[in-house]
Amino acid sequence: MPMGIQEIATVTGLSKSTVSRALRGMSSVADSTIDQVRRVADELGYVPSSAAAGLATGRQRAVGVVVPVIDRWFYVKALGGVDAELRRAGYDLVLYNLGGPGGDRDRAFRRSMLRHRVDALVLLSLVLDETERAELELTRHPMIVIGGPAPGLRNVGVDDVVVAGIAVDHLCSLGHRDVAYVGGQDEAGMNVAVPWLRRDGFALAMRAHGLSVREEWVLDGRFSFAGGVDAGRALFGAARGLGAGGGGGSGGGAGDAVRPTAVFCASDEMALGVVLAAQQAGLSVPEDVSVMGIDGHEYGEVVGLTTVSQDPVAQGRVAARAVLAEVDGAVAGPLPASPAHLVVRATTAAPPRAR
Amino acid sequence: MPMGIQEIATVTGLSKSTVSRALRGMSSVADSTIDQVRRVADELGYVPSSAAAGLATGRQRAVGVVVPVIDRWFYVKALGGVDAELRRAGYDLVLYNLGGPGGDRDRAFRRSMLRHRVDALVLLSLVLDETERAELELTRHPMIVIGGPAPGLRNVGVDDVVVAGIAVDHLCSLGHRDVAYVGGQDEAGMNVAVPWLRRDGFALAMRAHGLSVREEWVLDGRFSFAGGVDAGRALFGAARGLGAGGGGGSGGGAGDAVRPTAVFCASDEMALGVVLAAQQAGLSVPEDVSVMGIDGHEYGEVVGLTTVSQDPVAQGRVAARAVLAEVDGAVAGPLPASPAHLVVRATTAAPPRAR
DNA sequence: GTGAAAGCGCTAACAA
DNA sequence: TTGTTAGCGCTTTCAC
Repeated sequence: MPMGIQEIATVTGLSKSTVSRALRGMSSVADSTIDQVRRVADELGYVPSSAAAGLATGRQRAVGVVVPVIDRWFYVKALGGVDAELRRAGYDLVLYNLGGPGGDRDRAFRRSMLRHRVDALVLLSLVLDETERAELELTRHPMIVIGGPAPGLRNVGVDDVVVAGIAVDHLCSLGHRDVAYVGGQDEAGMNVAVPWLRRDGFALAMRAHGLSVREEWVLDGRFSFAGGVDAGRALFGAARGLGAGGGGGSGGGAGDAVRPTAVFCASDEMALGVVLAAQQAGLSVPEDVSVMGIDGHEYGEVVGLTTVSQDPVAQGRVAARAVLAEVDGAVAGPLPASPAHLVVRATTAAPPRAR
Repeated sequence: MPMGIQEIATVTGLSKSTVSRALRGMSSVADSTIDQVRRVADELGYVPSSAAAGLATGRQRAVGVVVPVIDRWFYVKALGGVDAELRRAGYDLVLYNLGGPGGDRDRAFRRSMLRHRVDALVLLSLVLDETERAELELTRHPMIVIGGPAPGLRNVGVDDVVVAGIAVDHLCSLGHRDVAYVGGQDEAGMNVAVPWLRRDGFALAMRAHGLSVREEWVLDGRFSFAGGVDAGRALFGAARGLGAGGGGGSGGGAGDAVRPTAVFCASDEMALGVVLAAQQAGLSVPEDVSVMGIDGHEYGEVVGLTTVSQDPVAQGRVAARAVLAEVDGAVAGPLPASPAHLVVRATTAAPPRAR
């Protein structure tokens, strides 16, 4: 009991083609016919088959989104943006999660993404190797990358070098000269360009300010909150407690060693971790040490974290619109860099006088 | 230049049917033939069409996951679990994001999910109304709900009443009698059962301990970090700073009014917010006030938050396996409640003596 | 172990 | 404005 367009053709006494046209509301069909067809379709509980439509048209009305891992703030937000735009356009979203280092990236590529199930691909922060690019090119689908330039592919995202520069400028304008950097490869271990670009931007900007980067102050925060805490501890010494409002200033710990007056983190999640570690080490932020991040994470807003904020949701929307346009035959022009701006809140201030 | 099974049939001199069989590795095909076909397919850069296969078989090898919103810890984790299991089985995942209150829930339902694009549906924490259920039933797809029982549908998830009870028991065993509750409807405003179940569980457990629930201590934390902060401020008084390690005890603020000795939050994200608010109000956790949550959020682990932890990833996997089995003709038996267990960390302790 | 033929449910010329 | 006729690319009886 398949229940297809045919049944409703029989019931209405129309032909399959007319029913098909009516269902899609094509203008060449009499309004009365459209109404009738729609009514009958409803009564019959007709459910269209995207597979059949896709086969016939060659269009699946779906786009694939490839993420290295899902449980990162940026990916979730960007995914939301892509989704919103696709829904507006009546497209479905097929999620391809490479699932981190254990995820068997190769198989994921071959097995599904190539199956003509989607009309276009949005890649989140992925740098593909030659083989992967070649395989994807096979499908001739429009493709775009969000976050981090990918050789040979269009991309939308902030200019990470510039963003890092904005952060360093802010810190320097406050008078900081001893600034540490917490970044590192994404924990998932996927091949992502962003971390490196931000580190380069940091080093570049520091140099531009006539400052040097101290090797021991460039730490790996694994782009996660926990990683940020670890990095902060390495910087400020061990934990002291819950970071609550407790006793006076001179807590113990290794924090007495020479330490930076500011820490620039390549993501807000890491910055949050560094703030926590600082507090746990008995340091006040920003009195003893300034901390800032990149992103515009909601938690940072609540906590008062200074950051260079970007809008991944908007980036997702832009990317989706771009590939959709390309699917519709538009030529693929380059996209402008997405905006990012300094948001000064409560975790940055001038460095302490007494050193 | 379509590049289909036909081309490779021509090249190999075999028939379409044999090629089809070979490509799927069916046992009725000579091994040598399989090898040959696979090789030629590779050389030709053959890409199968899931639409065509789907049309012919009636199976799309894809399952849909419906989420109220994506950017919540639980949904992201559960989605990851579902995805992992689907990938294992060679299924694709189609994401249907209802997109919160503004998301035009109805249209989203009709327009896409019903299109036979998927073989089954996993609903995250959604309570459907009659109409929605009826529409979905139309497709005759296996369906399952993760998180929160849904009338008429199978579900996987913790027993929220029990979970709340575990939390209350822990607090009471420490000697707390004045415990507040922070919960509330999910910010997204979707119709979700979990918040209510947890509140009921809280009230029930309190009563079981002979304690009463004070109306003014039942707050709405919107299931978010920011909401938790707001609730905490309502409980403890206004903010005082960054929550850093600063000065002595007697900060100002409304915190002098009578306040609970413990706060039970229906999610870790809210609990984190409450902890922050407490610290900002000059209170020490857990010396002045105990705080605990539900979930097992990574941030909570780092911060030392006591919680009743659950495993949404595992729940996602279970759900995926269940629908997949049903797709394969298994009978849909009820699933056992998912495990949850108390994790005592550093945010709960006996209530302060002096009141 | 392989081939021939008949669809799966829909869309798209081309006519009428 | 509507109907006719072919497919879209694959799977699947049923023969061989």
